[in-house]
Amino acid sequence: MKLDERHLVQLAAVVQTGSVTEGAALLGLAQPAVSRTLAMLEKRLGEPLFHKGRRPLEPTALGRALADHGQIMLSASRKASELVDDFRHGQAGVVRLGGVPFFMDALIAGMVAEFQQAHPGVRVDQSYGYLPDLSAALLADRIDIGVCPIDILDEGSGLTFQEILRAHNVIACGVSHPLLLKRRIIAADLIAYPWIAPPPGSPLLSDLHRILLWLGVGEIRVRYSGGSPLSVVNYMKATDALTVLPHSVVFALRKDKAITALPFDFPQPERKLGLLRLAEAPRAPAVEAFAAHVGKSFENLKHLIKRHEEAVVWGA
Amino acid sequence: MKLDERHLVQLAAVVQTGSVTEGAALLGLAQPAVSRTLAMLEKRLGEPLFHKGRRPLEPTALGRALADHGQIMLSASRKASELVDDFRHGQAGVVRLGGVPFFMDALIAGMVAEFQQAHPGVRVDQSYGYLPDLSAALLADRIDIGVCPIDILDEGSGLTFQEILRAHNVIACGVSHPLLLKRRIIAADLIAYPWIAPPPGSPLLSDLHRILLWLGVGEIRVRYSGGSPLSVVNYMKATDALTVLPHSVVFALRKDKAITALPFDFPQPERKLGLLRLAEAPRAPAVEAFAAHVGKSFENLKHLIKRHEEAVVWGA
DNA sequence: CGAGCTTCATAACGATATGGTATATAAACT
DNA sequence: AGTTTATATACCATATCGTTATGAAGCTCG
Repeated sequence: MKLDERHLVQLAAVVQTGSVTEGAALLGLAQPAVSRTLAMLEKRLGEPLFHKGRRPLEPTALGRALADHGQIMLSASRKASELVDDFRHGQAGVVRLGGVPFFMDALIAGMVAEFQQAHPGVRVDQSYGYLPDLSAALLADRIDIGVCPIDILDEGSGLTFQEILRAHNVIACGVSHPLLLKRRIIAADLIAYPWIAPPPGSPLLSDLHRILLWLGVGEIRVRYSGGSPLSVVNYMKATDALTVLPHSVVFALRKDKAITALPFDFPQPERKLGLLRLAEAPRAPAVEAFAAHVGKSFENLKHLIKRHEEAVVWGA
Repeated sequence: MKLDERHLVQLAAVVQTGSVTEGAALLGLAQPAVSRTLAMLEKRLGEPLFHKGRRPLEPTALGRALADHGQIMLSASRKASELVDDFRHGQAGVVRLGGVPFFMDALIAGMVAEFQQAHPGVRVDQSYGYLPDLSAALLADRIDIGVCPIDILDEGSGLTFQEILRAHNVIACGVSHPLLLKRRIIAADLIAYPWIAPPPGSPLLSDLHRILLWLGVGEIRVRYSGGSPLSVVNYMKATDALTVLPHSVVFALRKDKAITALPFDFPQPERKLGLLRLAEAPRAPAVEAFAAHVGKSFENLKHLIKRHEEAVVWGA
């Protein structure tokens, strides 16, 4: 005999509260509705659910047993409602994040931690990739947000871009690098030291090539490549190697006093760091909230970044 | 946001089977009904529950999470259905049994055990009492069945009586009692031995008084009283004490070879053993089934009891 | 890559169930 | 007994359900 789930929930509420009126109130229903449900249930079952004529309403064995199952449904229903509410406030769900390694590690990871203090129910799945991977992943619905620098976004790509920061690269080095002591750095100084090559496919690699072109120098000595961001930092700490990094990364790592940037200016690419997202997708609130958080965090950092830029890069 | 329990169950079925069609079949619904439910849920939530345009239907994070809760409800619902079915077949529930001690212990307890082999889900709550207690308990709905001997049932008491056995008392004694060796027992023999008094208020006590009246003897020596049935049996085993017992009790205990009955005939009360029940009560199937089982068991025993009666009491 | 099959979405409609308000009835309290 | 509270009933409006019919979208296989 199949029973309507809702009926069992109503029964559970009545048994729990010990009264039809209170049970109805608990569910936000009127008393007659619940009363009728019980009457109908008893009629269908052919068995009484309550001992009649006792005011402290007393369920029969069957009534109590069925109410137990109803109670399970009731609590599942309550949890489901909470889940939906949480989800709608971005308090539950998953944010699938993809991005270029240095930004993700130096800046985004910390922001994820901050974000989750306010949204503890949200899980973040992080993955790495450069623009082509990220846009493919977005279109295939493998990630919700791509964090990457971008030159120009094609119209009709189905993606939207939310700018976060103007890209600004620097020549990074360990904090005890000899060149930091020089009054004025010239191209020849730069090629005198070993270099760390940015990962193949990364914007930083093409940026590096453009810088070398601008400097008019030929080849540099690449002594290390392929390491993840933390490897690169640790390598720089221990050597006099140089590499190209986004300034914001150096900024984010300033507290560690492990790496810094050379006070050396060069033409910057017309590029912006930002969040890449699907244009026409239903956006989960958690994703919205995360994007908003990242945007706000960068907004708050903007003047600090600017000050650091001036202090470090131009030695102000 | 409150969600209809049934909708979540449908969602769970779809997620579980991986298809709207199969999910609908699982619940015995038509595919469009479920399809519409899902569409309505998504509209209400403002969030998709499934990633569109993938054939192995893939739920979103929210869809999966809600389906989990729905799954809980679904299984609770299934269990509730089973419970009801069991209950209707007398396979679940409680039988609250009250009765006079000797019958309950010697005969009914064994029948409860038999009954539960076929109805393992039924619990039996046993209590003791004599007719006044039992009818009060029945009317107050503290028990479902009273097992007791009864002379005449008042009309209008609201109770019904189902006869099981004609009452037949015997003088019980240990199997090695000296009187068993005598050819013919007379009144003087009976008062020569110590007696066990039946419990105050019991029919057996008034039966005993009537027997003494009939015998024309005055007082007997009461040496023991107040014991439960097992005490009485053990006492008789170890002494030459006599007492009045229903023959059926002696019959039920015949296998133990501890007690038996004296071949001594006396007038029997016009009384029947049977099941006392509320006349106008909705009867739980388990109670019905138990009453039927007891009736059948006694029916099966009837000829054995008769044979035993003839063999023991009249020494046939 | 297109034909064919399966599965899902939508529409329309009748039947039913549900929930509300108003009210009658029954139980409990004092 | 009278008052108060709780439960049952009556009736109406509406949401939902389940059905059939039909169109659209994916998957499969040659």
